[in-house]
Amino acid sequence: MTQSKARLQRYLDDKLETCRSEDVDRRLDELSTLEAALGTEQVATEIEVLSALANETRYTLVRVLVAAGEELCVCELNAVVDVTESGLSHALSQLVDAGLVDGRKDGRWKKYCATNRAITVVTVLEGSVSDE
Amino acid sequence: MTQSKARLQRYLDDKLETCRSEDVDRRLDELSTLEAALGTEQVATEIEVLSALANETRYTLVRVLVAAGEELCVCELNAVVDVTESGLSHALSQLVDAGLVDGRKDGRWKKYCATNRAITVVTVLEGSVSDE
DNA sequence: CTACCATATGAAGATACACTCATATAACGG
DNA sequence: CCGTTATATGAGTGTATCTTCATATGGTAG
Repeated sequence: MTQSKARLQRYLDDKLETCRSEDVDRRLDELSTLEAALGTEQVATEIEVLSALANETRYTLVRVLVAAGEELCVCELNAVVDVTESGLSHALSQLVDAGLVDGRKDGRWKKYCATNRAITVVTVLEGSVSDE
Repeated sequence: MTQSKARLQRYLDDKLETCRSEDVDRRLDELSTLEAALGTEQVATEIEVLSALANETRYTLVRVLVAAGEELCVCELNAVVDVTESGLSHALSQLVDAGLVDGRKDGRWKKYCATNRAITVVTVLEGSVSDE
């Protein structure tokens, strides 16, 4: 920590002509402001969303639900991923926790649909990856 | 697999009035079409992007770079995350691989900036999580 | 050159995750 | 009720992931 402060000082020395100790502290302040711009809690939620999507099984489920544009039964979703029914259930409940899908019971069947959050994120991600 | 096909048949039986074996096969086809809508390779890239972001250290780096709106030196980034220099370096190279940041050497310093992909994804994610 | 500094890379240990199996709950059908 | 079916939950296990230490590379200043 002290080490890296010295390095930052040398860097600012290099960049600005003259650099005082205050300049280093000011820069450290600016950086921590950038970091704190978003609340800790919101960042935690965002990482939960990203973690839920960062897995082939779960990402496939979300993509299919978004593409379907309607709710699908668990027994239908079972056909698109390659895990046991138990694994599918675990995957879906993690997606519910992350606010990416909603579940609804219908008699003995259970149906899931993509939330707006899922639609937005998946759409943007697909767009951002395809154009390059 | 045979098990779940039988279950799907019962489900469609329930939903439609009458359900023949062809209906089940047709539904399986529709589902696999939804799944295959995006190429395997693109999905792999998308999951790589999500995995790169789904980690507190790396997500913080990206958020700071996006918020900064300019390139930052490694020695500056070192001030915003709580890992060793080595860990920081690993994190940055994973972000480069995922196309989320670009690195540029400047004398003995190395500077990184957020890519458009990073800006888009982070912005949308923040928006989608904040409004609820 | 030589010594130092900034950053990157490889390997290794600790930790977290994604599965599966076993079991629980809840809804129907007889 | 009782068996069967649909889905969920908990525990356990193999594997991946994160972080660090040790070391490499490439730049700069004497």
